[in-house]
Amino acid sequence: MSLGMITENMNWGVIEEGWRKGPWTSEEDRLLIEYVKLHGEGRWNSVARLQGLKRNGKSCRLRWVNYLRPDLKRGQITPKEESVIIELHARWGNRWSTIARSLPGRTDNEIKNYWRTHFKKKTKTSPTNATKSKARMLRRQQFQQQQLLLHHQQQQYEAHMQRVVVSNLRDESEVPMPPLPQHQPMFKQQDSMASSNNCLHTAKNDQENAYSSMAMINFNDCASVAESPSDQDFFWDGNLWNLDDFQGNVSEASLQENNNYPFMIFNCF
DNA sequence: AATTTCCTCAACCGCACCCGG
DNA sequence: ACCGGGTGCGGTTGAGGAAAT
Repeated sequence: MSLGMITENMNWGVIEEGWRKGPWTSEEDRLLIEYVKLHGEGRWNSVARLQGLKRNGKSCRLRWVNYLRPDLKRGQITPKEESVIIELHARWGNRWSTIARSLPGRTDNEIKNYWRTHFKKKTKTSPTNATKSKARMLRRQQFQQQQLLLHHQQQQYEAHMQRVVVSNLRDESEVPMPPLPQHQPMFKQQDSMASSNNCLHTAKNDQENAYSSMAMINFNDCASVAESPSDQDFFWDGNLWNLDDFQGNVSEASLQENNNYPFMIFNCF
């Protein structure tokens, strides 16, 4: 017996202001499929009027998009899909619909649920929201200060390189090399959208904590990975970081193949 | 075997954006 | 410029089943 049949038998589904809520019955599914066949996707608020379905437009759209669409892929997320999810989450954060576009047949809801189930199990033991937001604010302040410092160091570096070029034109004499700018959490611009936002750390991120910010951590800069309070912790950027916080959020594909700068991309929550 | 805890996922909610009037 | 309807998105909830005790 399907869930649909069970719910029909139990007369499930609350009626509120004329709209039914709760699990869909097979009859409701049939009516919705018929509607899409006749009128196509969209204009979901017309479904009730044209098809006699006591569901509001949002509910109809959701049911179609997440369950009835014929191109949906059923079954377990494959390891390959999982790696794509991890990689794209490292890039996009919680932009589930964006991630879903790269996984044909999978819905944003499905990916969101999968992520929460498999990669967010540790939230119960994580700090309170207040603690987290305070930590985020501190990191943000540090980030801004460091951006200023980075800008300054880069200017110094560029000035130095200009001097090197000029001096090379004259002779091969040594010009002292200033240190490369380091200790900067570099917000990577991955594509046009990230570029348009300048970085992935958006205002929405600040307000809702919805998106994770992305940082590339140079492990050469980690003061003490081994001697830190726990094996999972390390110091970086003046903060104690716990690798548990990044559980599942480290993208192997994001490891940078560079001996001098062994960066890892993390999502910072 | 009974009870509790954990996991999964469909569905809902609130908010933001877009677009036409 | 403003308003309202339609739509899309991300966060959250809660029922049901599975696993653990």
